[in-house]
Amino acid sequence: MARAATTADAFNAVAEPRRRQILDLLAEGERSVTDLVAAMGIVQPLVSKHLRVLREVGLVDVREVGRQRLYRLNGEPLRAIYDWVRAYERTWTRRFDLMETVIEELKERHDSDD
Amino acid sequence: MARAATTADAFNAVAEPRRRQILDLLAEGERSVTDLVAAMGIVQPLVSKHLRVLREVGLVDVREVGRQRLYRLNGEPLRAIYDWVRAYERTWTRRFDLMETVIEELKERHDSDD
DNA sequence: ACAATACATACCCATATCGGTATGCGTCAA
DNA sequence: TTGACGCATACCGATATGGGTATGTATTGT
Repeated sequence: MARAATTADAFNAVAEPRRRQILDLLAEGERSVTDLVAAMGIVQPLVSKHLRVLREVGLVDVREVGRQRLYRLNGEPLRAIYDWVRAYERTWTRRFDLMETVIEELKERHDSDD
Repeated sequence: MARAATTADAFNAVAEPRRRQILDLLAEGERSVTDLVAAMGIVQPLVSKHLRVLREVGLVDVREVGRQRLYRLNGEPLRAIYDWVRAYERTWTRRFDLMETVIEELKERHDSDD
């Protein structure tokens, strides 16, 4: 077995910087593949492949217009990530760090006796 | 080149379910490796490897006590993820979906004429 | 009908992943 | 001192990734 498939969930899909870039671009509005290719610095097949991953986890929707494919953002799957990280919010506040430090010092003062 | 290294940033580190599980366990407090091994269903070397990744992106800190390594959570690197996803918050609200739909309908009504 | 355009897909390559087993090393206990 | 324990690291294997090039397919324009 290798790493979990990137198509598995939003966490994996979003771990790739290029895919985050695509989502950021799409956040401004619907765009065609060629549009995205122009905006990013990579070749079209690569963009298409990243779009496929995003499609498979439901982060983007497609609409066919003539020979164009217009991609649109669907942020809903990001909610899972948001909910998970949000639980850690208190963790990176200054207050939390200080509290931890104090606890730590108390613990060490308790364990050792010089 | 293959996929971006998992040690590259918090996004990659957290894409792995097992590593999220470790963080969740550590959120309850400091734990030794053996402790984590017992709590998760995998062998010790695997836990150690995941811990290494988490260490390298700064998501955990270690403390040596005798022959034990006590790991502690450091949520700070999660902040980057939080900030990124949070920008999309409006995206998965009901209101945003409705708004998009309306815009979409207006656009189609404007383009075609049946 | 034919060429051009817009994408998706098929391959190929190099790499790094996760899982597991074997091993090394420092610390503690007898 | 010797053995057990706690953990990290070295390997190995299978797999899937991201990058790229070549190619196929549908739609549009001439």
